[in-house]
Amino acid sequence: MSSSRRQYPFHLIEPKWQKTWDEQQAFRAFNPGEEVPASHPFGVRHGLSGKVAATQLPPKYYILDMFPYPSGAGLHVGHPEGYTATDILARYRRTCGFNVLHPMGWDSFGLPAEQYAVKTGQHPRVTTEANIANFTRQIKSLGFSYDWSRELATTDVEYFKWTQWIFLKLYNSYFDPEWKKAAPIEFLQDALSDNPNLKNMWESNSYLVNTNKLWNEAKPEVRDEFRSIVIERARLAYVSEAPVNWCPELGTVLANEEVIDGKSEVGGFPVIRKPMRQWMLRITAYAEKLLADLDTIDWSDSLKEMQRNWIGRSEGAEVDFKVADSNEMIRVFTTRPDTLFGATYMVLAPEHRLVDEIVTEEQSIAVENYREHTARKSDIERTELAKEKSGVFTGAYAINPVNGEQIPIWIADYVLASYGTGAIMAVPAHDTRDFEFAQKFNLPVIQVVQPSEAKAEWQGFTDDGTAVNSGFLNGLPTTESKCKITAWLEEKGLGKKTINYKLRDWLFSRQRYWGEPFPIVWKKGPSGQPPYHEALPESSLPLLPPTLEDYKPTAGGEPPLARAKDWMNEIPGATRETNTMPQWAGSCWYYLRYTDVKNAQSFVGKDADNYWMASNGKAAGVDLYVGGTEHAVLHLLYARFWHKVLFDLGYVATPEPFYKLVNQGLILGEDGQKMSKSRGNVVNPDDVLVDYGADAFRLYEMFMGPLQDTKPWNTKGVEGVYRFLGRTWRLFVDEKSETAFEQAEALATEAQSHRELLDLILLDGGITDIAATLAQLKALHACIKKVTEDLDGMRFNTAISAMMVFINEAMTWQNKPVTVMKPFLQLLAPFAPHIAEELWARLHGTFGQATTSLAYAPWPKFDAALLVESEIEIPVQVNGKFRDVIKVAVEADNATIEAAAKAAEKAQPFLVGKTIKKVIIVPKKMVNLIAG
RNA sequence: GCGCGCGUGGUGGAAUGGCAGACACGCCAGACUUAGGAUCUGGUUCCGCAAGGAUUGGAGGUUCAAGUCCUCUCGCGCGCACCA
Repeated sequence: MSSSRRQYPFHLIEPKWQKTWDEQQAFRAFNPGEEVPASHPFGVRHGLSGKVAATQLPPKYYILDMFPYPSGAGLHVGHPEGYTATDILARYRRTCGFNVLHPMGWDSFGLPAEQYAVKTGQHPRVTTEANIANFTRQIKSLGFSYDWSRELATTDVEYFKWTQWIFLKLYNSYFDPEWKKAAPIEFLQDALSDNPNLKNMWESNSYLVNTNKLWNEAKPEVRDEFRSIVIERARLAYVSEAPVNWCPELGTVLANEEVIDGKSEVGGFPVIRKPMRQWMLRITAYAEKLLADLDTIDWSDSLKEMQRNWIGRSEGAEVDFKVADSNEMIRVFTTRPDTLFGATYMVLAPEHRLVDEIVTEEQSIAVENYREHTARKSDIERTELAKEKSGVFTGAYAINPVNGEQIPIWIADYVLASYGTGAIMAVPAHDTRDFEFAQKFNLPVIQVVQPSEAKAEWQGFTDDGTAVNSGFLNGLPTTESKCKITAWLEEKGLGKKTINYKLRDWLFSRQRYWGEPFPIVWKKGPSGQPPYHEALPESSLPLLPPTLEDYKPTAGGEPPLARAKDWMNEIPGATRETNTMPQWAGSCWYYLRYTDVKNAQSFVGKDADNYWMASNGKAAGVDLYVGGTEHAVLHLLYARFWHKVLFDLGYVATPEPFYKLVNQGLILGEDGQKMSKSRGNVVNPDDVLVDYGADAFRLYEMFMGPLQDTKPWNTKGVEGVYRFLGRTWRLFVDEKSETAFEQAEALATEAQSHRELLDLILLDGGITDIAATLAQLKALHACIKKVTEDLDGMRFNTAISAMMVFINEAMTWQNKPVTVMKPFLQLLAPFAPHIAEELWARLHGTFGQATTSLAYAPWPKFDAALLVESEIEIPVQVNGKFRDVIKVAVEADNATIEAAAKAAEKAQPFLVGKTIKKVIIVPKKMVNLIAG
């Protein structure tokens, strides 16, 4: 392809306009309080110059891409899909008069750069900077209208300083159960002190008042311990010793969300459970809000569903079972308290703390073996063996509180320690898992629910029905019997209604070098006491990672930061935390920083936040966020969580960060397979750009199909839109001058400027300022209407098709009125901005008007009156089948239409010998003659 | 297994319940041409010379009218997966 003649000189046009935009800072977005230069096209459009207040600025539109991890491999064609869509909309909104914020940056902490450092010793920062430079070059070559003055990288010191600052806010906050929001930990500390001095702030809060009461009642010698336990259990960032997902291959722990089928999401390496001291974030405190607020935002149903599933709310009851011949109680969680009469045994998770207490002498060896066996099993093995149930009897019995019957207590790994209470009552008749287990171990099965269809099998019936064999519940439908039994349990003090979530707290520390260090130190406790952690003051930020020679974990399995002894022990009497934050930390709030990227006093200024993020009509936060589905539960849940904490603490103005979110679909290789290096089907944008240019590339990415769909790449398809741009070009320029240009270019010296060469190309003589014909105006206005509506609905493919229709028609015109051709360029501009700017400049050059900036020229409006036809075609059906088309005046009444339809030539053969019984007329749409 | 989404020409895809297949790729024919892998013109769902008939994964249903709405079914994709 590169050997054949170019359709038009995109290789000169594209760099020319990219340079012009850069020099003009054409896409600078202005914050309230900023100076707008009088010459800036945004200022010209809105009549603004000098320092502008928020009230003077036009309405904002914040349109955001998920920022990329700058990998060594560079951009692939999947990245620019979303970026092109957002760029088109950003450019469109600018012409509509919005103050558009459209930024780009880098999610630049991350494992690959660190792994490269381990191998080569090159500092990750060096690798990262080189990759960013390459990504920047590639992205800029596509002509996106980003405001590069707001570029940020999560690895910038000035950025991660504030990531660390937000961590301190999390550390120094707790979730107040009464206020139902995060609050400064000072309130809790105050309530846990002898002389509270913030009491007026919390005396109406029953949780804090109660905490204070407990403090006053506690014996003085236990007060210190009491205080630290209460506070550590409340902080939003806390330390846990629980078993974690340890990935030996990656040398780090992973969050639950990063583990898929027992393997690491990155690399697919085995993950094992291992108890370790880790930092956690209390995202579970926000489970309810994260769930409820999904209803307030405009995301796809499937994405919301994924978040709902991940949060996994389930309503049920906790029930206490007394252990026979013991004072112990076992608490279970069940969503089906109505089946309590059918509980024939009980199962504890192998890790349950009561196992040791209740196990009998005879069973102790079997139980111990089983526990060891499960502990050794990796998560993969646990999943793979899921089909076959296993377990061991403890020898102990529990008493069913409703009927006093003794039921055996088992342990089995199908009960998870980390969900609910880590114990269940087993109702094999109406739970698939319990049923399998009961079959295998010959445990009794008692029916307590009758399916509504009499013939249905009750064994293994898990739906709602009617209670049977259930004493005072008999005859009640499931919903009612749930209520009745729950009330009964509450009355007797044996249980209560409970809501459980699958969502677990977020494991927030990693044993890595290339991440944000925690602003935390550890201090020795008083003799005999364990070490305790302490936050560094905000004034100590940023906390930089130390310089290392070797980036591997230590031989003793300590994180790489532990190699820097001086750094670790820099503060007298304290040791630094050597874990770092996960990559998700930086991406949790970058969208906020974009709004005020240079602010040195605050992570984001109030004015900037109020202007860019505050509600704009219904919309709150980012107006449009586009990115891949791979972030459906990780980034998007974490970012919502941080945002809500910052909102609760009063640092941001909105409760949700992203009002509207769209997932772009995957682009597959030409073979219809997922693009991958190993398949050799990866398409590199650089190559496409050399052959067809950025405008064709952008156009093709959008023309392939709906943005949200998965679709295969097809280079032939690029040629199609490329030809369309060629036709557009030829419609505007003089052919002879183009030939002259080509000859001159072939002989051109290096010194000859591209601009000079391009100036050889002249505007086509057919473009004149004569009045447009009605047909020409119709073609234009139909195109304006379609493109405008499709842009509003993000239907880029059909918008492009409408422009193709226009060009195909315009090619038949002898005279091309400038009043028609100019607005067309405005429609084309968001999609193919370089060629549109070039032709726009030529039009203005020839017709002697001052060149206004295309990027800010007001979007053309369509005139509906022009689209009204005086005569319309109406399809005629006979008995529902299409037979002919009639032409009638648009204002024709039904009688006229009916007469014309009955006379329609091609309908006659189907009407012969029949009487017309009924005529259905849908005005302006169709006629249906019912004959028989 | 559960949840969500999708099935339309050789291909990517268009169609507020109202002429299925816009637009583009590919293919076929023609024009210009020393040449065409440039450009332009015409054709292109299938069967049929035609009139006409069939046709939106399959089977039913609602409706004057169904790709579109409902039920069942098959196939594909995505997500979750022992969460009690």
